[in-house]
Amino acid sequence: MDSELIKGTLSLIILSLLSRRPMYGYEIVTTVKEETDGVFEWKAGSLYPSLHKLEKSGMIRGEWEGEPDTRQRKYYHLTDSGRSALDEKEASWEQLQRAIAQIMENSK
Amino acid sequence: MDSELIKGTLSLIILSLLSRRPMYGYEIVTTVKEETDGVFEWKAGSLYPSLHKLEKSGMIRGEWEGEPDTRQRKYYHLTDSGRSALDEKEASWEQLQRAIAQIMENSK
DNA sequence: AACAATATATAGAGTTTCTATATAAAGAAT
DNA sequence: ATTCTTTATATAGAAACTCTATATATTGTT
Repeated sequence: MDSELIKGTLSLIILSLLSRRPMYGYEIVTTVKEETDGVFEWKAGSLYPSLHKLEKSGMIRGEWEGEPDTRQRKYYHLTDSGRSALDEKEASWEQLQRAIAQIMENSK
Repeated sequence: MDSELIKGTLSLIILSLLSRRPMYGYEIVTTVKEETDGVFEWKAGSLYPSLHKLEKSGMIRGEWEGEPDTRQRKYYHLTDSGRSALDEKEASWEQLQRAIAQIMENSK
């Protein structure tokens, strides 16, 4: 997969996943790989910094969860602000697709 | 427009435009802005380095052209190697769109 | 007991794109 | 004629995003 084109889609996908339910980092990586048939195969070193950045900007909130004496995982929750950001990013993604489709259509 | 999402699409679009006919840099900027209704509004400082990079990698070839005593412009031509790269980038773009559509669909 | 998989984290590097700046030619306006 | 705007190319430096490499610790499997 052309890695250039992938840039910028990470946060869109993270927010989309967290709109389903809170998830922890490792779960996000495996879910994305599975649902995209391996098109996205994020490494931990790509995901965690991105999660921290989204948390800093207030779009998601991480909380250590898990019953006592079981493994603790940091679950990320989508905030109201994150919900709005997701809506905007989805609209931008639509716009971007249309713009590129237009160029490619005119090149035929 | 969410500038994060734009990243990686520049070379795809440049190659697509040059598959129509040779064009010079300034012409590329104005054409893209017009055909995308302003979604892409590239600055010269973004385009020219990208053109130089594509030329270095052999995908395009720049040549100063223009009748004597008229303004000289550097026209970029798509090479055979650039034609192949364009085909691959278009395929990657399709794949990327499908992957993201799948995630967003599963989030509904 | 050893190994593989799960789980999170950060430092540093590499790429891509942006802002700012510079230069110069051509056309329009006064 | 001179000034201003548009056209046209170029580079330096900064900013942003993602990757590789590395570290640590827990849990499950053989």
